[in-house]
Amino acid sequence: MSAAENQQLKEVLREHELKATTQRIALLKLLDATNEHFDAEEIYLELRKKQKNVSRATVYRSLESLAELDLVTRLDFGDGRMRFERNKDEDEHHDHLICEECGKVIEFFNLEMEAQQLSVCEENDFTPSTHTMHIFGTCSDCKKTS
Amino acid sequence: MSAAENQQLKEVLREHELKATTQRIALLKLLDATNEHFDAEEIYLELRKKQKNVSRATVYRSLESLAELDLVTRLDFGDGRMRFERNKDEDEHHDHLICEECGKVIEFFNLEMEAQQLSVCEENDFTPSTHTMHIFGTCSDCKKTS
DNA sequence: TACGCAAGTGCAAATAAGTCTCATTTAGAT
DNA sequence: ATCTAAATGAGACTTATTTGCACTTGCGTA
Ligand SMILES: [Mn+2]
Ligand SMILES: [Mn+2]
Ligand SMILES: [Zn+2]
Ligand SMILES: [Zn+2]
Repeated sequence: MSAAENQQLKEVLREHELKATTQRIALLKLLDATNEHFDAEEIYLELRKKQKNVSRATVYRSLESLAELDLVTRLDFGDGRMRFERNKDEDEHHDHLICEECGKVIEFFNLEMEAQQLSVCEENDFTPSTHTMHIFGTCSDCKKTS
Repeated sequence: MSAAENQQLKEVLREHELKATTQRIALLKLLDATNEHFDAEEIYLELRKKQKNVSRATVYRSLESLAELDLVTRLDFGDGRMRFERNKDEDEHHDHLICEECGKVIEFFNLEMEAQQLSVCEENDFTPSTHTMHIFGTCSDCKKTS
């Protein structure tokens, strides 16, 4: 299974004209396997834990390449470091609710909101490429606690 | 007029229990007078230009205090530095379109979008405090050019 | 399968935004 | 005019990310 998965990831990389290095494969595998929104340092430490040879520089460089090719998405939750999530091609674009107390991230998709975005862009003769829709606040768990 | 304006800004600061220092007054005056979305360094340089005595540390510290009191809003356009705009109390909350080519910022407010945000929060039993709704893309001017 | 070399990597030094320490100044109360 | 807590300036420090460069390694080719 790991062999097959590796092979599949190699192909993904090659399709996008990136050399299928062990580091990139390990990184993609990690992001594929999680629902977290990791930052670069967390990714670096996770890969290290698994006896992988990687440097921070390579983590940053790989994430940049992968983001350019839309294989991962770069997220900015406003806390001073970028986070990353894999773009699993099956699923759609989504936005985020972020709990300011515990850091939990809830994903959502709201068609009406997306439609309104397009209409705002039209009104302003603006051609959108991406957007950021992050709602910060307190999640249900943290509400109970406080 | 500058005297009257100074006096008014002093009162604003005192109402919020902040000492009305020359630095804070100058900073507020600067933000009041512009529609730009300046970052800390730009604010620092602008104040310096006007022969004001300010340090970067004070700019950062003042912006922090003012943001806490909702006199200014801190904006993160995802380019690695925070930007700030004055909360002119007359006007409402607004969101932003950001041109990735020329940096132009267009402000907008869409009631339906705001309503959808609340409904998403309700669905997830999430209590919102703030949000980020930034649409990146190409403005009409830059479309013509390219 | 062996070879060649551009692409990729590791390390450490360099940036860059923002924060902090501490000695000095100042707003505003008395 | 005096006093003191709050604010400031200068520069050292922190943290996330980038970069230069010598050293690998993937992978197309012979
Ligand atoms: Mn997500
Ligand atoms: Mn604005
Ligand atoms: Zn929470
Ligand atoms: Zn533009």
